[in-house]
Amino acid sequence: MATNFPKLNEREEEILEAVVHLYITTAEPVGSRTVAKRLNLHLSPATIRNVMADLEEMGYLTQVHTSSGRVPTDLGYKYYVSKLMKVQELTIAERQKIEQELTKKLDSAEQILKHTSQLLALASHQAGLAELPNEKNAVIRRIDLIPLGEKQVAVVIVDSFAGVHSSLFTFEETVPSQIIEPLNKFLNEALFDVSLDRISVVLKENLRKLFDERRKFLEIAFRILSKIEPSSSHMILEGANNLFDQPEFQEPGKIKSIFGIIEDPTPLVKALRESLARGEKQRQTVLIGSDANIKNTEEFSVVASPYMLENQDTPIGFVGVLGPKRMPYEKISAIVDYTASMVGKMLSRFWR
Amino acid sequence: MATNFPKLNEREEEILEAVVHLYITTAEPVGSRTVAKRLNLHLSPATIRNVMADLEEMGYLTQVHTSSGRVPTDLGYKYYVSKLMKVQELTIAERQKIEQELTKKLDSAEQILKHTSQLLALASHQAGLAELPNEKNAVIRRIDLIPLGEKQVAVVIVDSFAGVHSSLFTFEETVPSQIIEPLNKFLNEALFDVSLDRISVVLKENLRKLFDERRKFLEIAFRILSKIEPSSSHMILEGANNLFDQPEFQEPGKIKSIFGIIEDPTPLVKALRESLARGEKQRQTVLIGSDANIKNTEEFSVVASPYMLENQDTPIGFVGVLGPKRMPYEKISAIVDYTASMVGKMLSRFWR
DNA sequence: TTTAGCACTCACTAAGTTAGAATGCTAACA
DNA sequence: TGTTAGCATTCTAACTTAGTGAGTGCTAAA
Repeated sequence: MATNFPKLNEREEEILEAVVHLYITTAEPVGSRTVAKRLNLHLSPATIRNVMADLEEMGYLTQVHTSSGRVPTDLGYKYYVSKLMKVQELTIAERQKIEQELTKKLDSAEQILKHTSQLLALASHQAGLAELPNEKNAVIRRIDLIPLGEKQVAVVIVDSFAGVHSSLFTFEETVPSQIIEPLNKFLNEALFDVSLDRISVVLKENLRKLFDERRKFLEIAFRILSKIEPSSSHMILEGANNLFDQPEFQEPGKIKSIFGIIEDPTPLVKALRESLARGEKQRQTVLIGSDANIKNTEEFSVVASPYMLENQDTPIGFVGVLGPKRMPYEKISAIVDYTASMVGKMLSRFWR
Repeated sequence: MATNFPKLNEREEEILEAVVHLYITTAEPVGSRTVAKRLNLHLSPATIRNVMADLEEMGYLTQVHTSSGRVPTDLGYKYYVSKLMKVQELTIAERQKIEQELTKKLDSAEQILKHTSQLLALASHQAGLAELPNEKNAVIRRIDLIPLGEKQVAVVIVDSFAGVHSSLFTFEETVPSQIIEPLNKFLNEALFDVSLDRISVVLKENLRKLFDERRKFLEIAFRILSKIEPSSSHMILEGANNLFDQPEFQEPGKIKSIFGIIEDPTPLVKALRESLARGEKQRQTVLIGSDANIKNTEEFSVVASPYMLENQDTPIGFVGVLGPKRMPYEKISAIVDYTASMVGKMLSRFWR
């Protein structure tokens, strides 16, 4: 997407930086006097006014009304995030806090990521989000058919991230009980190390190879497994109530948009995946306002970083922070990056 | 709890009925003129004013301010619900709609109840809620240990409502693989038909009886299973966004209280269980406003009905509708009752 | 190029006004 | 004795008015 930013000289950059920074911390439109005071350049408000007018013309700032201070536009934030801000180093204490929290419970990827999401919310005072390792990267470790009644079978799949997926199926005819055992064995052999999203493809292949009575089993198995909906874009969102404290989310309409995101985070997940894919591999992405082009996210920003297993370079999911556009990016960017790297480390325990 | 209602004569009841009804439909404080028009008694507004003043004195009505119309108090609603309203019959079309929706997918209790919750939200234009059959009533049908690594074991339990519960455990020592098979067999024998909340009790008993090497297995099993937290008050809440349309939930504060309930519905579940237990078995209960004595629910009412398996009379869970106190109880009462009975029927498929 | 000065804009607040809905009370009526 | 018409009263909501202050844009001088 590589936005085409109108060129700025040094002074303009400094003033844009000041306006964004001040607006982020105060939530009030920023006037020329305030900028003059903050900046150590011995410039008068009048001069600053001229520059701000230029910045407005270029699309970086805007006014709430004709004679109010300036507020950054989405473009302004974007310029700030990609060119001006200096990512804040985390203190040792902060790093330790994150490590500590993440090394606590670790029975499955789901637990780790739920924990991560909460941790991010806590550390950022915004909402935390975490995507489970996606189906492409989770492979089958073990598959179990559990006959429940004559016509019912439960399928339990445990994946390489210790994720448990279960589905229940009711057949029209009776499923003979002596089928289960060999079928089970067969499935474990055929599907071991197969990624979740390739189940039906692999099964179809195997179906062709066989002719004997086992084919009958397989057909049943296929019917069972082809119905398993990939647990899909499973995203964990925690701490949304932190957002209520932000002054911009006091209006009913805005609050509802938070609800909208929680209710169906799928479009957001999709947008983030795309944005991450579009950028450099392994690099953090920041979606600002209507960047994502999704309903309800006009007033939000998301900072997200991919995580990957140790010694690998393919991202398998992401973690991030969701908050108002007016968000302390310097800090949050660091938190998200560091947390993502820790998550990768933790998850590596499950691989093999 | 059987509230002690101040006695009302026929006229007072009629007027209370009118006020509650009008307020429910208009959401505006009700004046004497409006009541006079609605009531076919040839009474003047002045007379009605006198009665309304009496009703206020008795605690059934209140005024927003000195010269506004009247609004029902919690007591007023309660009187209306328990004595005045005539539960509305559902039309054949409405019944069919409910039946149709519920006979669609039915692979597990969870699916049914999620569907039910959505259905209730849709039919009532409020939020729907549904409690899963609680652990006391769900018994173990099948239990499976799945070794994942040397030290990891997944436990999958399928209950009599086709609910799948899974947990993952990491041990400090290696779990010998040849233990799994006999242990599995043993657990299935020992725990078959045992309710989920009695797992650890039953295991403890069996632990005493044994001395041979199987005891070693059992000790491991015990360690595994005693850690399984009963999936507890699992309540499904759907359609909360319907509540946003209500005029009373336009203020930020009120919206947050909806959030509060969604975030942690446990106190509400508890209150409903108690209220259902307090009332007659198998009967619907209505919690109005601060009835439940729970934070965040001051502005809400809940209509809930227990469901039970066919030919049984012990409730095993409930379904209900959550909405503003100003809620069309006549209709919703009928919807909830009918839906609960259908849920019972559907769930009976899973029993045995 | 910078800045002081100044007129101007606009939101916000407080105070004041008005209209309307509903009330309580009194006195008359059936 | 219960009912009602009439009326003064109360209170909100909506609208006006005026004043304040933060901030701007423009101009002319440094």
